[in-house]
Amino acid sequence: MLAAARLDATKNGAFLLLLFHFHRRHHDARRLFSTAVCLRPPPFESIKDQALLLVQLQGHIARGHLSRARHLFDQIPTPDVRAYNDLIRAYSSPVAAADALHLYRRMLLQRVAPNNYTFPFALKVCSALADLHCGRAIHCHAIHAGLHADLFVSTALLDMYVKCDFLHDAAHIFATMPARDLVAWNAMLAGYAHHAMYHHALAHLLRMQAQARLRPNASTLVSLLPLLAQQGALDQGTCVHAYCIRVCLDHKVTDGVLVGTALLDMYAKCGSLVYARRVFDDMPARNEVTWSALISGFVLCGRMTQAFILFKDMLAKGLRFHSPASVACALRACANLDDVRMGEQLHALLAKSGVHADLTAGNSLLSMYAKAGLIDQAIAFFHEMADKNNVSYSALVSGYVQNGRAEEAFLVFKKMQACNVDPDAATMVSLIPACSHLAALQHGRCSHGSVIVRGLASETSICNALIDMYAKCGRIDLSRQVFDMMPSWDIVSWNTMIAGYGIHGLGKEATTLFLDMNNRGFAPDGVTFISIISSCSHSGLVTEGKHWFHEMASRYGITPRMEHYNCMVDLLARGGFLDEAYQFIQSMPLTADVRVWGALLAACRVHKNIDLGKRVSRMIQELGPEGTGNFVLLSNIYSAAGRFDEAAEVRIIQKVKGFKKSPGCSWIEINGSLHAFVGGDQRHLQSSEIYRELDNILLGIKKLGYQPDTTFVLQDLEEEEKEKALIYHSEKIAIAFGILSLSEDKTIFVTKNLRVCGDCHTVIKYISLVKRRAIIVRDANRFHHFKNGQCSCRDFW
DNA sequence: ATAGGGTTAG
Repeated sequence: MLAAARLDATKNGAFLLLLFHFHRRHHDARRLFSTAVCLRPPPFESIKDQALLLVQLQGHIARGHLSRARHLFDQIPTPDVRAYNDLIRAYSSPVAAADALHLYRRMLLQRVAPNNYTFPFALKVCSALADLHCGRAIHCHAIHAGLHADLFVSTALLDMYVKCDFLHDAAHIFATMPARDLVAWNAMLAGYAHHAMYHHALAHLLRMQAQARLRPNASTLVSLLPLLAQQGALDQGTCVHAYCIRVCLDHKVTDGVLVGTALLDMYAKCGSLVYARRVFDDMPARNEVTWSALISGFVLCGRMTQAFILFKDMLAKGLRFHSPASVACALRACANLDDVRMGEQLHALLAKSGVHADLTAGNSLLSMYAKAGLIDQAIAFFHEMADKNNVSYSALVSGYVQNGRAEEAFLVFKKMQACNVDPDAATMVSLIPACSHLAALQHGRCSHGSVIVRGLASETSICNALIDMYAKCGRIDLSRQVFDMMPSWDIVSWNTMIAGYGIHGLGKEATTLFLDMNNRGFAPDGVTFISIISSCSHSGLVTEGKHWFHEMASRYGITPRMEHYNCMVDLLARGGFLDEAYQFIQSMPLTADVRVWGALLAACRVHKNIDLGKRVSRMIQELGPEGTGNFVLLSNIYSAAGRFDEAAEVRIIQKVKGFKKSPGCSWIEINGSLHAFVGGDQRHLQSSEIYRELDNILLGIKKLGYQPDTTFVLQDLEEEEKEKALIYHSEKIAIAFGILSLSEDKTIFVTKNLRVCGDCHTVIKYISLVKRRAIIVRDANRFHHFKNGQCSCRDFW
């Protein structure tokens, strides 16, 4: 009979099913039922059996065929609550979240009442979308249905409020829940942890164990550890690690990877890379996230070489970056490693895998190009980006500044505001250095005002940028004011303030501040010593500089890097101790690089020590005079010695190798607008007036005994021609313009991108005397204050 | 669990 039934299943299946049912032959009924599932079209038309459709629906969902499931669902004439629940549940992944909510709405329209299974799934969707509006509506429905106190429903509500950042409501639900399981406790903890509410989180954790007698599981710790990492709570983190080992939390592989990754991230963020590495090595399994976390840790601690090795190891193991977050990690590593080629490969990967549109990864990419000096590529990418946010704009602003195009940074900032994108602290921290570069005090003051209005004026990083800005705009007094008013300092604050004194030639003040720093228990770092030694160097405090160099290693345990040797050579050479500087270089434990030799070469040029200059230039030629500066110096030395053929030769090599000399340029800010000049510039609207003024001045000071020092002219010209080339150096033009534009009591403040030459230095001294004006010139190196024919510097450089 | 932009020195 069964065989006959099976043969005939398509026609009389419904009849037979009922027959089996009445004869209590459940087994046969079920077998027939399952055969029927495979048949198409659905044979039980006479019954219109929804149960059968439901089974098919579940089959499609289980196999992940969502579109087939949807198709089937739409054929059900009156889907019941179970059908809705099944499909909503299937849709509850973030990708299909919108469909799920749509279905939930349709369910209500069809007057199908949601039940205790519906609400948690629908709420999960709201959590994923952080859709508070929908979440609240569903909360009302749950209350209406009398289900809001159900354990699963209320836990889902709690989670929804947490994910929507409505912690207050979440806490209220938690407090009024009739019963709470570990999931609920964990959800609440995640909320506290996510909002960096350290004390709340810890109290909650203790209550969970004491009152509810619940023991932390993997997801408890996965919430807790990032909080400890952020707080730098290494000791508590270590306790958590011990707990993990005690309760064998790594037994389940998935838990092991999650907890292990969180642990190693905690160690790395607390600066304990050895332990981070040990956790990593002991993990039974690792994934993309684990590797990203470790690489980020090394990058964070500035251990670039090891970060690079890890990066290569990961790729060699066949692992690749896929998720936007880990691509962002990898790109950040590339930016810090200066590995543009790897960055470009990741760019290609992004474009191929469709992660391209991800804002986070896109912003990292933008910043990577900017940091690598490929500003044009950064700009191009910025324009390609489908959506941009304030991070994208900030990255571009800082990209322009880092690549010496500060004026354009202001344009981007303007455009950003025109597009109604709100600048935040990081944007302002990117923008303020643009004012520092340009020495544009008015712009800087505006930015300061803007920062105050935005309520950001007491943020440490903002204040640091302001200190630097005022120092570089010639107002070291305002720098100190900002410094004194800060609520708290970090190492950058101290370093910036010390360096500020340095460029103003205030070595004594720099030293005093350094001692203050020590007294207040701030440990100096490598940068502090670069600042302090170079401030000694600018103030001619050779003995003090040497003293701090020795203290650095012996007392503070900081191993000198190439930068420190560079500073020392500069200190000695500037002070005129050329031979000592030469010996110092030869006694260095590191092989001196081009920059170190360059510092000595610059001193040879100024002190006109041609013999040593020749020896040093030979060294530089062997090393390859990287960058433009040393080519210029080298050729200047030859020029000064009257060996113009060799000077020209150096220039030719420079040109062939593609190093362009950046033209000397000076600028001055008058009433908030910048006026820039290059040597011999006649493009300014008031050009003829400016040159008339300048010629008058020069005529006057020649009567007082000024003689042009033509050794500062680089080309092989006749004396008269040389004089002309000198006369029209850009700083002289800018000063003449300043005299014309500013009333007599105002200080003239000119900024130059290169160093001021010796001849200009002399001329400016005379001008300050004849015109009775205070003149400040900021060049590539430091400040020169001119008054009554004197300069604050001992010598011109 | 990893997660985007920013401040200092040369």
